[in-house]
Amino acid sequence: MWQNEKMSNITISEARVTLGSLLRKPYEVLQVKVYAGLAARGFGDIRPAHSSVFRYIRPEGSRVSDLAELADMTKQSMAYLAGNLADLGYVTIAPDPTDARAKLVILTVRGRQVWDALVELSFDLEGQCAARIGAEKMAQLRAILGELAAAIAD
Amino acid sequence: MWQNEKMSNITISEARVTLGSLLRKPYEVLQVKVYAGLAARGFGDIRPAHSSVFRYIRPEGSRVSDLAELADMTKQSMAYLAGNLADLGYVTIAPDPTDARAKLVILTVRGRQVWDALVELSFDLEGQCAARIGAEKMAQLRAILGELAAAIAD
DNA sequence: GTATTTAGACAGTCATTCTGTCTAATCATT
DNA sequence: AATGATTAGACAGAATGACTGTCTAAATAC
Repeated sequence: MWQNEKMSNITISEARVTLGSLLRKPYEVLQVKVYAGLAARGFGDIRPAHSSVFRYIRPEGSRVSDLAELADMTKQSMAYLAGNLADLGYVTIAPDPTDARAKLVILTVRGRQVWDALVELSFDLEGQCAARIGAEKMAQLRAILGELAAAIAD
Repeated sequence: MWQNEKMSNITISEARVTLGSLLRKPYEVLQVKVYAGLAARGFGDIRPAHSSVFRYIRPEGSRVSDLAELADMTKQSMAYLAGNLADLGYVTIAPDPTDARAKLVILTVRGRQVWDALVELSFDLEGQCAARIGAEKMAQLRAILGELAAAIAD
């Protein structure tokens, strides 16, 4: 027993590829390509974890607490990432003039270059995908994914 | 300067939501729901990292090396996960009769229950999504994501 | 003006990956 | 059959990225 036999309603070999896998695989490929592109542009010290900062940071600077909330992580974890990026020269951490408790995380010129590169890489990669599967399907994909995100966020 | 001003061709506020984000958001929601469902069924000690094992393990058992290759990680990392699952009682690690160097990771009955729960949770969650966005769109989404994965995997 | 909340720092922990090195077993080639 | 190369996995150590808990100082609410 055990080999390919039905242990429950579905055998392992019959298992259908999950929606999660279908979402995960292209996402992971894109992520690898984005960070490879960043490295190729001289930003090899930017790691995926830093994307939580670049994804949500505002042009005038953002507070650690706000970034943490947007990224759905603790303030401590976000402070670690921001401090890390500050050590690497991509952001500066300055006191918030409107609240003496708070500190603003602000992109340096080099940080802004990373931000621009991220936008460009994402745009180019999506273009490459669209070129292969067709612009119409890409538009459909975007539309459906948007609906899915809205539908699933209870 | 700096506030909402054009520092490059695109300002931060103009940035379009990336394809990566569109893929990531529903994936993360699904993942949270799957692991919450697993916890609700009494498997609260299964963590997302363990999915690399459950995703690729074969019914007759799989070698650490094979799992590592499928999951695209080092043998050491996979051995850590397998050892972890063995400690938790979800797999046993037995010598491979066909190769004295190798060891087989084999699901226990309880491990198989987790596997079944993962299949069921994925199925149910997809059904819930389909109920909200429509079965036709879900079918389109599956089809396009499959094409995308094939197109992007250089 | 006191009490509560908020922002962040500091310390410690844990999980998940990695590299590097090692042994033992297998495979390939002479 | 002996040798050399490869493969499977173990062990040790480290880095990363997240957590909890506790603390101070500042801001806000009553």
